[in-house]
Amino acid sequence: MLLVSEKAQQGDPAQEQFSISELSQEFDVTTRAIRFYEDEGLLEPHRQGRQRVYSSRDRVRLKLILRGKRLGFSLSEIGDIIDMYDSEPGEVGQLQYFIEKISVRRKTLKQQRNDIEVTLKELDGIEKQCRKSMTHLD
Amino acid sequence: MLLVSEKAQQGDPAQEQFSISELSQEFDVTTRAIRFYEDEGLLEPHRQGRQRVYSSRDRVRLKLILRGKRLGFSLSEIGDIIDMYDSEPGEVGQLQYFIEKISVRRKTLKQQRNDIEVTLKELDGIEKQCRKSMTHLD
DNA sequence: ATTTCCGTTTACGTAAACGTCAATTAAAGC
DNA sequence: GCTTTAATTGACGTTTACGTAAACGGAAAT
Repeated sequence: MLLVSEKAQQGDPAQEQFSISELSQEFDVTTRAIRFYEDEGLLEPHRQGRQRVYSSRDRVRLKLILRGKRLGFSLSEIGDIIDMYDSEPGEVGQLQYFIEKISVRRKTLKQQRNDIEVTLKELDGIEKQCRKSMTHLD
Repeated sequence: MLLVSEKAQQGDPAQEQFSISELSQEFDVTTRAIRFYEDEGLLEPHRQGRQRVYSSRDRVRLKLILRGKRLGFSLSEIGDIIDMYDSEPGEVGQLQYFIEKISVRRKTLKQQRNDIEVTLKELDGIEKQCRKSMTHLD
């Protein structure tokens, strides 16, 4: 169909436009999922006729979505997070509320980070036991 | 009903037996959820008649389940993880396979940790921008 | 011209992780 | 003995995050 990238190379840094299948391949996510994120209001690509055309800003948003998923957030939570990234600075009251939201998010992330540290240490212990058992049985 | 802890205090360190409601309250999770984890094979409390009695080992498992949830793992993944904790050292082949599983898990966790670090830094940046805007509008 | 790709829309299906009754049981307090 | 309270089982409902199939549109290749 050759709509977006007439001769664009893989990961061309200057590329500004992306088709849905390009993003799908680059990030290993189905087109169905990408369209679903749009339904949920997380993406709004331009249209060229009926077809979706993604800007590099859209691409960044998709990255953020996938990162959020890796951290176990729901799509609506991810929506909240992404909104933080490109919201216009409004009134002071809003900013205050906003900073509180950031603090809440930070708290969750730090809790997760702590959970990870604990788990990693436990895995170390388990692996050591494993290796011990192996030398005994060897 | 006074089945398990006739006079046990909140968080009694010597407590060895727990009722479902005690665990429910301590970890702020519904009894429905706890029973569901049992249906899924993540817990197997003893019975006193038809009622469930949880040992401190069960309680630890529940803790692990909830930690896994905070990290966004599915219950079946959590099952795999928990199995790592109290599996008997078997044959060398199994141990080898087991160590690979640990390595996979570690990889996921480190990816998550990295995602968290990046996100935390981004939040720092956003908050700074926020505070800047506030002083301007002040 | 027709087949072949993509891409789109619409719609129904599904797995996971519980929530929410309803009916029953059994122990506790009075 | 009766009532209240906690726990159990069973069944159906719900939300989230897509998968999957169907039917159609347009550009591209033969």
